[in-house]
Amino acid sequence: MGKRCGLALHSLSNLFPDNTSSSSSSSTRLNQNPNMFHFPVSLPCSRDDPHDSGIGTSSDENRLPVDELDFFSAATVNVKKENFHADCARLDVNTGLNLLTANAGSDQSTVDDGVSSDVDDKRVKNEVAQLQVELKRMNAENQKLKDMVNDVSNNYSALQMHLVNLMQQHQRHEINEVKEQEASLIVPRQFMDLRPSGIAETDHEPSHSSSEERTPSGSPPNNVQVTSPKDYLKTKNPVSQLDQESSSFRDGKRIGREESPESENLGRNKLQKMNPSKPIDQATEATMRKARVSVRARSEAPMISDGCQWRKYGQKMAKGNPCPRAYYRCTMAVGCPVRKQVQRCAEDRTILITTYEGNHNHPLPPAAMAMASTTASAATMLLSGSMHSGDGMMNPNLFPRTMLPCSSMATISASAPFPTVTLDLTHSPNALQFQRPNTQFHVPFPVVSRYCVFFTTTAASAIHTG
DNA sequence: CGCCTTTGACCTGCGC
DNA sequence: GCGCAGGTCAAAGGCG
Ligand SMILES: [Zn+2]
Repeated sequence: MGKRCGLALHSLSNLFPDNTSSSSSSSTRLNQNPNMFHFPVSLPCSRDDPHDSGIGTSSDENRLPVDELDFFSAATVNVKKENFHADCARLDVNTGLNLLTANAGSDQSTVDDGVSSDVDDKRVKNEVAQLQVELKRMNAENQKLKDMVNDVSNNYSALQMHLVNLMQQHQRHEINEVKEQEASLIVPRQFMDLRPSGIAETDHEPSHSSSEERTPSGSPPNNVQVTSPKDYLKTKNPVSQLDQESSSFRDGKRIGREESPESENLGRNKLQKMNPSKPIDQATEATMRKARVSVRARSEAPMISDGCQWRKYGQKMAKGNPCPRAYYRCTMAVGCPVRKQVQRCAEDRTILITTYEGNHNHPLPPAAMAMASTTASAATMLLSGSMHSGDGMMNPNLFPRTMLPCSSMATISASAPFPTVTLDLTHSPNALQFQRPNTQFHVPFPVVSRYCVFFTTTAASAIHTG
């Protein structure tokens, strides 16, 4: 209990360095808690750590609303400040809270020289008891506040997800207009959804990516929203609207490999046959699923925790790299299509390369918003770049220009079978941490600045957890 | 008991 | 057609 309170005071002293007596002990413990150092980056470290410091990092990370740092940090700071002042007003004894029993007892005994040691002991015990009661009460308050912050965080994350999706839809609308014009020129050259047909597909438009997850081979190609009868029968779990937009997953079971609708997610990533007669937004979404975001970060941990829950489903030795590549899929929701690959860099084993693919089809905890937003934004941007360049390749000039202010290195690989954005966070992570609040409140409507925001938050998240 | 990891087998696309 | 490489599945076992 004393630990909790002490840590709470640390966070306060960290925020309000005008603390008087407890400052020394605060500073010492500050070093013991590495998370506190990250406070400017991730609010919930200070919010939850006083409670969860002994629970483990995983639970902490799952709750870290890295993405909405500024929003919540402001709120939480105010709350804690109020508590702090209130406590000071009521209990000036509390300034020595984290020092408590040992110091109090020793001071008393040395000064009074044992004349009334029993009385002093009783008094000390009473004080301790009072402090313990007070601690309990404060813990309860902390818990309440924590719950409140969690609620707000969840609401915020849900809203942000919604916003991201709206933005993507809006952008897709614009893209579709262009695509329709292009498609009108392309359609005569391809018919029907003959998936096995030889593609001879050029690098032209990722929009030719497969959308067969909703229209398996042989299904009528002209339906926008309705799944084919075959697909409908295979679908066991009703998917949300988001899911229908972004997920080709069924129930996680492969029904038939030759027509497995999910296998196109990663397994058929080179299969870019596209039915031009299919709805363009479907093609866009399929393309976005294939867009990858690769994050390079230095980490001794086997995997950076990005706030999501992952389940490992495979591991392979990749050619040219002595380190195995691990495959994970998101398990936060049934049928979430998001997958990631984790592999150490062959040249520098301390660098962890995490590649994300797909968009989550479920609400995310705040800590997961950064990476999820990054993935979604990258997919959108890649698509946008392909549209603007018109040849399926991302315009490489767009991205570096937007990313450099965020002091991370981002590159786009157009030569890969699928568009990939690589974020290199191995150079100046700290700069990212302190730039993030500035970019956090960028007005998101310009696409460029939105990317900057999302990638910056991702960088901070990866650094924090890595 | 449920969830997770491990790991060999399998599938698919691609190059020769 | 064959082999290779990437990706995925699913049974078996471990763990809390
Ligand atoms: Zn997910």
